[in-house]
Amino acid sequence: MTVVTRFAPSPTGFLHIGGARTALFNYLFARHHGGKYLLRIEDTDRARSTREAVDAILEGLAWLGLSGDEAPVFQHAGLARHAEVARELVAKGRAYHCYCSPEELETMRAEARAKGRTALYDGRWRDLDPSEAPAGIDPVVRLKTPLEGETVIDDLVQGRVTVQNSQIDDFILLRADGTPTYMHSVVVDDHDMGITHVIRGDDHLNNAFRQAQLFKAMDWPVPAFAHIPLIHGQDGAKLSKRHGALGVEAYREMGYLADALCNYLLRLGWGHGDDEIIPRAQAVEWFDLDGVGRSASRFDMAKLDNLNGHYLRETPDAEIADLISARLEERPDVTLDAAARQRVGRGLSGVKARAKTLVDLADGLAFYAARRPLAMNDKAQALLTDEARGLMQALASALDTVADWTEEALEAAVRELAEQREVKLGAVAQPLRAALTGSNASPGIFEVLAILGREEAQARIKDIC
RNA sequence: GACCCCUUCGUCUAGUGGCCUAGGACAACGGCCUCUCACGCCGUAAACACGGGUUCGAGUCCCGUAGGGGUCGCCA
Repeated sequence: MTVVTRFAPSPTGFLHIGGARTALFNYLFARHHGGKYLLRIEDTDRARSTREAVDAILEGLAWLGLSGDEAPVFQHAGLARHAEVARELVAKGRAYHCYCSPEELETMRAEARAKGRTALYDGRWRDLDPSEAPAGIDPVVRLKTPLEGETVIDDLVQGRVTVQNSQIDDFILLRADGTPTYMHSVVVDDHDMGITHVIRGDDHLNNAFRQAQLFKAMDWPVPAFAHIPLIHGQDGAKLSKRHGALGVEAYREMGYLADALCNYLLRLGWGHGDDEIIPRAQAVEWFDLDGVGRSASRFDMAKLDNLNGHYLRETPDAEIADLISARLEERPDVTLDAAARQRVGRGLSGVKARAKTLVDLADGLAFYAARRPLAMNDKAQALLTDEARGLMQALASALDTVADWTEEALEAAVRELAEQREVKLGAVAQPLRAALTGSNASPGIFEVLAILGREEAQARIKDIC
């Protein structure tokens, strides 16, 4: 049997972090087993679905490298087929019309709750004859689920889960307006698309029992289910916008790399021994559902940062340069002319080790392309004492005598000055750093000096004298 | 409330009855390196929710308790 998985988001908002992980697991599982990974947009709720959300989700997936193997299926397009299946069920006596009004159902639920029972539909129209139907009311179609016995799901993550059929009510297949509900569309589409493995968040675990009943009612094979635990926020509560439930594009904006985010998401709820750094190809080779844990996990930005720093260092400079030039150009203090661009390019590897995100990288690199005179941060300002300025004047003269403007020669010249003045290297290096970068923290100062070039470096030194 | 699920360091996890004196990673802390900040390296602290069983032996199996989560829509 060829494995077919699907990621099926509803387009009511951006692709959030939990959805991204669900997509990743579906993708990885399909790839690992040499199967297919499909996308389906669950837009049966036309009122809440938007074109913008569809675009945001598709773009987010593309960024993460998780686009489907085929064009996405839009559930809304299957309306006629969904209705047809429901009619077939009614014809077979496995579904029926229910004429309850929403108000009537509300009353029923309130009463059930008051008695301490689950607020399930009580099946009052299950055995009534259509001739008893009230006039002028459009009925919904409900599935006739078994009254006795139990439904068992052998979940690939959660294990064997059993629920009494008395806990499963006759849920709605078709609304009064004839449109299918999510519960119904999912089953029909999963069947029609040949889905063999349904991998989704465990908030759907309870739905699986209902859906299994619907598959059985149609005499369709029930796919394998794998309900993966949800992701919680840093405080253990449900993910909210405050801590992590942002769209993936927000992470992109914050300077995270797609590879890093995927690696992080992969390790959230899944493990392979002590392995932490797992590139895509390795993940495809290793991933399987038996490695997925059963408890919810918390989203931890600090670990994401660490992973991102790692991937940043692994990514070739040329690729990174493309990623940050737009960020650099947006800065008001920067002019990205050819010379500046070249300096940024040469300085890249030196700043990489200091950055966790592309934002950090752009910040750390900006001084190479900044216009003079440089803005000084407080600590840099504090380094520029009168004494330090005197040293810088002397240094400017000393640098005039350096024939080859190379890192080695510059280091020798600076060290020599420090020795002459009988001060520690830091006493010269720190004010120099302030003058050259406007900051108290930067890559090695000789590297900075070399990359800036004689003219620019001397000008920056003289600016502060 | 009913039903379902979960519970190993602060966090992500390894662990599938003896290999566990519970391992790794992030974070924290200390140190080395050093012109700063990082990177890197070395080290420290830190967990089997609780109570009963089963067993020669339990983090691992069973029951209960507590805590957490999810679901109970003509939403998905």
